[in-house]
This record gives sequence, C-alpha cells and structure tokens, in this order.
Amino acid sequence: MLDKNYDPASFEARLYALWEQSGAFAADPTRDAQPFTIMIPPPNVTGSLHVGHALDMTMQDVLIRWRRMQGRDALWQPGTDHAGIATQLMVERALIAEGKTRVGIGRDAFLQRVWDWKAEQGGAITGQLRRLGASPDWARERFTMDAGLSRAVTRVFTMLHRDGLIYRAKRLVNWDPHFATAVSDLEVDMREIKGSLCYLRYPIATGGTIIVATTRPETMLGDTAIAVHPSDERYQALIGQSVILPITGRTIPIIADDHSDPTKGSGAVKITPAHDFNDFAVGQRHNLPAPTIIDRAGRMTLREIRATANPADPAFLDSLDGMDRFAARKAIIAHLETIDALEKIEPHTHAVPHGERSGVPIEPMLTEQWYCDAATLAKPAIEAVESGRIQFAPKQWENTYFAWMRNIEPWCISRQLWWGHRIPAWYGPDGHIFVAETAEAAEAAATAHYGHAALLRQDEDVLDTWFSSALWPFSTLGWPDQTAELARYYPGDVLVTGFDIIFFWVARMIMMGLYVMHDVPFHTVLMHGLVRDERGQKMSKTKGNVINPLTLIETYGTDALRYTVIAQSGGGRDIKLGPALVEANRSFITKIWNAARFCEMNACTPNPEFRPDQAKLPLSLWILDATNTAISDATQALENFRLGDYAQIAYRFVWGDFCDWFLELAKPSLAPEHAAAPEAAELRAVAAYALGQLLRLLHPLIPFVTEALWDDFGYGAPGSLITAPWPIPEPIAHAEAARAELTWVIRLISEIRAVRSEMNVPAASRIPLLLRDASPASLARSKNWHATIARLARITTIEPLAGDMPHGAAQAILDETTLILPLADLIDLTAERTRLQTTRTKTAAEIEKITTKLANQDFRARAPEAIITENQDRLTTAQSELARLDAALARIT
RNA sequence: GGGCGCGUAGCUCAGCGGGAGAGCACUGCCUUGACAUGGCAGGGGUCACAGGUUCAAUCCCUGUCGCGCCCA
Repeated sequence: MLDKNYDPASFEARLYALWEQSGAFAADPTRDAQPFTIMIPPPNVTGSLHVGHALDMTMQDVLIRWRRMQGRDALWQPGTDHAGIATQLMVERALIAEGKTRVGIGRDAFLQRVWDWKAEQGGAITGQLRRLGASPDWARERFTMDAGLSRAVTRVFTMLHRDGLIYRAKRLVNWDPHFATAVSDLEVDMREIKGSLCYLRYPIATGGTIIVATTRPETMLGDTAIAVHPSDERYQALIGQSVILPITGRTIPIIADDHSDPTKGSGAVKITPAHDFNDFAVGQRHNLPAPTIIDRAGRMTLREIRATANPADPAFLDSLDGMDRFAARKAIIAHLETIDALEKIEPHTHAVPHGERSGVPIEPMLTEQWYCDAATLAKPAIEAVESGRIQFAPKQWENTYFAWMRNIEPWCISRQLWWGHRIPAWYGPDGHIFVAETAEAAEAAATAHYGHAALLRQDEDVLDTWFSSALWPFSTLGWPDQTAELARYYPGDVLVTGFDIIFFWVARMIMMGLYVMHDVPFHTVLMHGLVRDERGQKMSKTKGNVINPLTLIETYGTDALRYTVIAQSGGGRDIKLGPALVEANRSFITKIWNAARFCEMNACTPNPEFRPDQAKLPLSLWILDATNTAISDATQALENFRLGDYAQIAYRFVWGDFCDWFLELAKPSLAPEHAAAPEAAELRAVAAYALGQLLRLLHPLIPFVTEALWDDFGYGAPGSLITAPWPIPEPIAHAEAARAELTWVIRLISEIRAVRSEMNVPAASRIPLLLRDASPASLARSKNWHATIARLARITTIEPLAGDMPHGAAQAILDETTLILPLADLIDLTAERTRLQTTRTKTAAEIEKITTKLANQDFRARAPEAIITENQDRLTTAQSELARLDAALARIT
C-alpha cells in the first residue's frame, strides 16, 4: 500500500542500490543489440556536484535511460579528469598547513601525496552523481591518470611528434606567476580593472621629448622601441630617431607601426616585446630584441638588460632587481616623478588578464614550451561539422565552433606542474631531444643517435589536462589496444555539455578523434546553457548565491530537481533555477503519486494479459489513444534532442489527460456501487495499463518515483522498470469516434461549469439541464454520460426541452445544442444578458474578421484552397453560433 | 570594433507565414470519499519600435532601441 504522502527520501537510496546491483547500468559488448554511447565529459576529480553538473548529467541520464529501455546496448562511460592545477593546488595547501612545501618534499613524495589524496577524497562527485540517479556503467569508471589512459597520452604525443604536429618553440605564453606555469588562453579571465594610464616623458636623443601612455610603467625596463602610427602627422619627423629610456638609460628607436593607435593616449606607445602579446608581434616585424625583465615569480629582473644599461641612478635601478612587479610599478612612478619624467596620470579602466584558478594577473612571458599544431588538426575537425557528420543541437553553436577553429592558435600543451602526464621527451647531453613512449626506448634512440649510451634527462614538465581529456572518447575504451569495446562503442553518439566548454572538450575531442581514430568521436553535440540563480545572476561563491543540488535533492527529492532542470532546458539557453521552482515542480511528482494511490485504492492492478484492443468503452479508447499520442510525441521529442518538450508532453499527459479527465470521468463507474459491473472491470484494467505506460514513459525523466510505483504495483520485479521496454503506440480501433465523443462530453461539462461559475451558482446546488435543438446523437450521448455529467457538472436530470423555456434560466451554446440551466430565483437576468452579450460581441467580431478576409479577391485568388475552406468553415460555425446566441438573448425573461 | 543570440501575459518560456499559447503567479468559488502539494472558473498581451516583402507577418527582410554572451 502506498504511503499517503510522497516521501522520496524513503526510497531513492534503496532503488538506486537495486539498479546498480542488478547490473542494469552495465553495457555488454557481446549483446546482439545496437549500441548507444555517451562519454561523460569527465568532471574534475577535485570537484563536487554543482547545479551545472545536475543539468548536464540529468540530460545524459535521460538519453541513456531512454535508449536503454529501447533495447539499445547503452554505454554511459563515467570517470573523472585529474585537473592538473586544481589538484596540485589542493594538495599544496594541505602541505602548507603541515608546514611543508611541494619543493621541500620533492617530486616523488609530492606525487605520492596526490595519489593518497585522490584515494581518500578524490571523486566525491561520483557518489553525488548517484544521488542524482545517474546510471553510467560504474564498473568502467576511468581516471585520466590511470595507467591505460596515460599510455594513450604517451602514444598520441609520440605520434603527433613523429608527424611534426608537436614541437618545441620559444614564444610568449600566458604565465601564471602564482603557480609558475603556463596556462592556456581559455584559462584566462579578462577582468575590468580600474587602473591608471601613465603618460611618461621620454627624452629624444637629439633633444626634446616624446610622451608615451602606458598602464604598465614597470615594463619600461624592457622597452625596445617607441611606436607611432605611420600616418600620424605629429610624429613624422621623429620616425627613425632614438630615445633615451629613463632609469636604464638604454637607447631605443622610434619606429612606425600600425599597431599604434593615434586616437589613444598620446598616439605613441612603448614596445615591450617580452611582456605583451601585441608588442611581441611589433617586435617581430621590426626585428627588435625582447629582453625579459619580469621573472617567473612575477619579480623584476635585470639579468637580460644589465649589460646594455647605462643608468643615471644605478642605485635605484639595482633596487628594482627582485622587487615584486606591482611594488616596482609604484617605485618607478615615484622615481619618474622625481626626475620629472611623469607627464600625468589619468584614471583608466581596462581589461586585465587574470589566472582563472590563481586569480592573479597573468604575465605574458617569453618561454620555451611544447606546442601542438592545432591549425592542422582543426582542418578535418572543421570539415566534420561542415559536412554534417557532427551536428550541434542547437545548430547555432556551430558558428561559435567554426569561428574559434578557423582562427585557432598553436596549442601550448606543456605545464610547469608536477601533477599530470610527464612529457615523454628526453634530452641528451648536447640538448638533442628524444621523444619516446618509455625511458628505455628513449635510451635506445639516444644510443643509436650518439653511437654510445648517453645520460638522458626527462623533460620536467607535464601536459595540459585537456590533452588527456581530448583522448577520453577512445582512451577509456582501451585504445591503443584494439579492444571489443573500442570496435563497438567508437564512435559514440552524443556529447552533452555546456556551450562554455565547446573549446575545451568538444573541439579537442573532435580533433584528436579524427587524428587518432580517423573518425569523429560522436555524431551529435547537445549543448545546454549555464544554470543561473532565480534572478538570472551567475552563481558564484563570492556572491553567495550558489545553490547546492544535494540540498535541493534532500528537500524536494531527486525527481523534482531532474524534472525542473530538464523542463527549463529548452533551446540550449541559460536556465534560471531556485528552490521555489523546484518546490513548485515537486507538485507534479506528488500528483503522479496521488493518481497512483487512487488507482491502487480502486484495485486497478496490472493485468499482463490485457491488450488495448480488448477495450470497448469510449473512455477506454480515448485514454488509450491519448497515451499513444503522448508516446509518439515524447519519443519524437527525444529523437530530436528536445528534452524540454519531452518534459512538457509528459506533464500534460499526466496532469491534463490522465488525472483531470480520465480518472475523473472514470470515477462514477469505479464507485463501489458499480464496482462489480463489466464496465468497471474494463476501466480498472485500462487504468492500470495506462499507468504502466505512463511510468515507462516518464522513467528516464523521473526515475525514482516511477520505479517506486512500478515496484509497488507489481508491474515487474522490484527495480525492473529501468530495463522495461520503452512504450510504443498500440493500434486503437475507433479512436476517432472515441475522441469525438469524449471531446463533446468534456466541452459540455466545461461549458456548464463556466456558466455556473460566471452566474455565481453555489457549488453545492445541483440543477437540472435542458437541451434545446439537440441532435439525436447529442441526446444519446447526454443519456449515456448522465452519471458522469451529473457528478462533474453538479447536474440532476438531463432532458430535451419540451415547450417554452422556464423563467429565469441561463443558456450556453454547444454546437447545434443550446444548453439551458433553469436557475429560478438564483439567476440575475441582467448578469445573464451581459454574459451572453459578451460572447455575442466576440463571435460577431470573429465573423467580421473572416468575412472581410473572404471578401478580399486577392486572398481568394492566391491563398491555398485549404486555408480558404478552413475560413469558410469557421465562418459558418460562427454564424450559426451567433444565431443561437441571438435566440438565447431573445428568450431571456 | 567583429560575431552570435535575445526582447511574446506579472514571472519563466514555447510558438516562428494563415484563429496569440503553456506553466507558475494573480482573482473568485469549492474542506466532492487520489491529491487544499488539490479542484473548478476567470482576468491579463498594439507578440520592443519603425519601415519593407506578401493575398496574409509575432513569425521572413532592413533599420533603430534595449539586454546578454563570445572574440578582439
């Protein structure tokens, strides 16, 4: 017996354990079934479940559960990624708390600490995914640092290097001084900073000064030119002259370059090639030197400029060596003031790059790093989307993908971290590089190269975490081994992720999939938006508006959360989420629970022998037909990746069709006094059947409540709904006639209810119904449905009107019939007249509109025949309604 | 500056060439034996604005305004 109250906490954990232990989540490559594969975008091993995951993972789970029920061999590949910087940071913090440091304990000990941490606390998110009801094949869980996945990383690195697609180069990188590592463009946040624009006065060698504007005066130590725009009249005479840099006393040229914007600042800009991306490009065009003047910890360094310096104040210059870059900025401004080289300082707001993880300003830094030739890898990846072999849903995001891929920069893949895949490159005594999968292979290569064994030193750096994530769609399946899984599940079907991650996962997985596997990793990319708070604000810890999905689950149940995120997810736009919305949506789950309770109380027990074609009653045929429609529509929505539509279709079917009408219309027949009749038996069987279809239809969306009810009713063994077949429409004979009949009954009841409500007829009062001008068919229907109409519309008798209308009656029009409700002293005749007049006005307006349209010769000549006919039909209907309304008005006495 | 997207009922959004929709919120009535976490009924919209194409425009095109995001 079901509890009176829906209490998700009482069964969710139990049902999940039942599913997991039953092996329902497991893919089976030996099965004779079409595979369906989703590779989880591996969450960060340090992470915990946030609402963005809740959306992303629920979408995947809906698809995987649906396809699994359809009989596909469903593989949802779970796992986590090792998150180089985040994980290293976490363990470093723990060390600092113990008074130790990473460098202090050394690389090997540090890595052991990371693994220890991972064993104890890593992957908390996988437990939280279970709370969400996610059904991946846990036995196949992978981690990007696993031996197998690491082997794939090493293999791909050597392949790319062999093909000339990985190389070493000295370039500017985004340097994070806090972590002392290079980071990718994508791990840099541009933040609006209220700073200052300093106007510096540089002396010209031949006399006079030139003013340059800069937001970073401290970089002047590394200036190697002053650039002016070639067409800037003000500076024509100065091009080719020299400037004496204050502080260092170095002499640098004034050059002409388009980079300088005459409308900004003074129109002259200082060029610091080693510490600015634009300046670096200018430096390359003009063959300028690029001295580094800030070190890897963000401190000033004189190492590369000391030899050329000729300072007026050597003590001041020396004092800068080793000074933090921001302290140096202040010191330099103060010093320039004293030597009268500071023209002015203006407040200035500008975008400053910050490390996503560290939060400190990024320092462009000239370093030697490993690069991947992304532009070459991108070509086939672009083609795969252009040709439609991969499709984005919504399609709009393909533009974003193309825009980025067509302008892709070389991918800096090395990171100066310890936690990650160590770069499989070794250096000989003379610096010669040996790239190999193992140290032994590198040594063998070195022996062959030098003609004798040589002492090799492995590259200290590790690879960008995204390098290993990019291999996820095939490394998880055992590649480079040719496993049965690889043959069966690659390429996969769908990647589900947020648009903010197109460049991280989507683009890189496609590039690597095509390069390594010569095939796309998936055919569809299903994009969703960001989850925001109820006011549309981005969630952030600093704002304190972060919603914890586990709290929502504990408060409202997992199904309410799942339903909410999916129902909101339409169109791939950002979604707004708050506890109030989840609470409101929980009532949908409660509604299902209560509808099931009603079925249970009325002995609607599942009958495996029941087939829809045994049903005879119009009401049975009607709900069976509505069930078919819901099944078709829901299936089509899922096929088109319109999960929001699926949720809405489910909602309307359950609440509108099944609860509001089917159960209500069935109640008179199910009442105890009729319980023994054959009609009641059929309706009980139909109710049980439709409920079973409904539970299957909604299971991918709200797995827990549906499984709980499935088990309770005994539709199958406990925990078996997850593997029950996805419903398919069953042919219903005479569905058309049943629809017509039930639609009539529903309209009749609604019409009477509306009149009663508008005329303020007390709900408790039961009144007779008279039918005027009713056709024999309508009279027959009213007779057949008398008990139901009586109950739902609070009616006593239903009779054809014989003779004159009784005094004081309300009227309404239903097709050819005029409904007459004698209200005697209850009625306010003025109100009744007004009510009918309002309807008449609307109908008359409708007639006017259609008449005008039909009178238009252009319309008649050019509109499709079907549209003309439709308008004529509508006109006829409206005209006859108008006539009946006029008659009704005339009868009021 | 370039690109993408969005402005439809109080809110969240669907619809995207031929009768303006849903959910929530709101108002009124109802403790009817699944559910007051409910039922029934109702009000509420020059579909941002201005042009254009069309027999017909919320829907297509152009422009304007406002908002958001991405890239420089």
